[in-house]
This record gives sequence, structure tokens and C-alpha cells, in this order.
Amino acid sequence: MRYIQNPYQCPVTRTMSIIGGKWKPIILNCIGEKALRFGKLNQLIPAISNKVLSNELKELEELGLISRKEYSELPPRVEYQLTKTGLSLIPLLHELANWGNTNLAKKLENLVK
Amino acid sequence: MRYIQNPYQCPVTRTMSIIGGKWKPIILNCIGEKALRFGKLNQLIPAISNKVLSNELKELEELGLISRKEYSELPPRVEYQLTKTGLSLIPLLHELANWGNTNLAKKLENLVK
DNA sequence: AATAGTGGTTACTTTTAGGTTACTAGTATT
DNA sequence: AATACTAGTAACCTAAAAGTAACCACTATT
Repeated sequence: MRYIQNPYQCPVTRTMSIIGGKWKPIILNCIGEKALRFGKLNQLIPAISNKVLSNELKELEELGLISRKEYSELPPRVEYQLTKTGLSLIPLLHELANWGNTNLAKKLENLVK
Repeated sequence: MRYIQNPYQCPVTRTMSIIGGKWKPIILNCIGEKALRFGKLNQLIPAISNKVLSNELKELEELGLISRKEYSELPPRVEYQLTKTGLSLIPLLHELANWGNTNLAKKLENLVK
């Protein structure tokens, strides 16, 4: 693999830029196979602000990992779902989680806020 | 999985905190099966400054992903190698790279600097 | 008439990651 | 006597990510 020394061309770093944020893996995992509304996501992830949630959802949509369906009702209803690409990421997220649980559980306990 | 809504307790986010930086996956991948000196790493990854390289290596060492061997010679010689844990991460990095190449190649072309 | 619920936006501030440049100690070389 | 080599460190700076708090339109409910 060439150019791997440059983050902008490193495929791992590029993948990270999609799932590496503070909230993206959590959001993707929360949605899972379901269709969730904005408010529901906000409930499930109470520590995220609606501004950040809004941003992350927009980015995930632009990247083609989630789809946004707006129903013209009142009060408004918007549902978010994983796309096929988004779904294909879930097993990888679980592998990452497993690796972390196996190899870093002790090291990272003190990181927990 | 409980508490996944809080990044500090989310196993994916915790794993990300290890491999999610701009340089860590590149460094891990460069070392691979070899034992590399500081200067050699700096050559292989010319875009990283020695301050940042030094920091990253320290963090990777603290996390138990690489080992640092100092030879008391003059001029000094220090060699970095992946630990068993570090080596176990390599296949995961490749999976991430493959996923990105398959699913994001087009989306991310414009991100390349 | 006021309040609540929905899915956000706006403006501003703080935090964190990463970058730049210069510098160090000790010896060997020219 | 000056310079080079190694593996860094120190002080400072910048840009991006994330957080905070207030606000919006529209309708339904009390």
C-alpha cells in the first residue's frame, strides 16, 4: 500500500474520519436496524446536545451511512435509518468493541469520566 | 451492551481513542513486524513532526501496543516494536481500510489534500 | 393567552489535537 | 573549534471539534 504515510491517503485514517468521531459510532449503533426519530435519539443519547446530534446526522447522511425521511406532519416527524452501507459497518464496530474489551478494559478504566 | 450512549463507556469509542488519532494507525502499520528506530520512523512518515511522533510513541507505549527498547550506545539507539496486543490490532486495521476502500473511495476522493 | 412538543438553527465559547520552531546532551568527525 | 548525529524536549501557536444557551416556526392543548 503506497502513500499510507500520509493520513489524507491512508485508508484507515479515511475510514476513521467517518466513524472516528466522538458520537458517530454511538449513533450508528443506536439506530441499528430501527428507524429512529430525532427526539428519540436525543433521549437515547442524553449526553449529546441537539446541535451536535444535528451536525452528526447531517454528516452521516452526506456520507451515505444513514437516510433521512421527513414526513410532512405537524408536529414534524423525521426518521433516521441506516443505509445498506451503514449496516455493513455494524459488524466492524462490534469487532472494534470486542478488541477493546479484550485488550484495553483495564488500561482504560481510568479514562471513564 | 449498556452505557453505550456515553462515549466514555462505549467500547467502540474507547478503541477509537487508541487508533483514532491522525497518526497512530499509520505508525502501527509502519512498524508492523519490524523493529524501527525513531529516526527511521521519522523518515518513513516525513509529514509528522518529531514532537508529535514522540508523543504518539509514548501514548502507544503506555497503552501497551508498542515496546520501546533503549540501547545504551552513543549516539543513542532506541527501537520500537509492536507488542502482542499491538500485533493483534493489525488485522482490524486492514479490515477498516478495506471497508473504507470499498464503501467510501468515491466519497472521500475530494478529501485528499 | 400561555405552554408544550417537534426538529432543528444561530451565535458564541471552550477544549483538544496537532503543528512550528528552536533547543538539548553527549560523543565523534572534520 | 565547529559541525554532525541521535532521540528527543520546551514553549508557544492554530484550527477543528465539541459544548452551551438561547431561539425559531408551526400547531395542539390547557
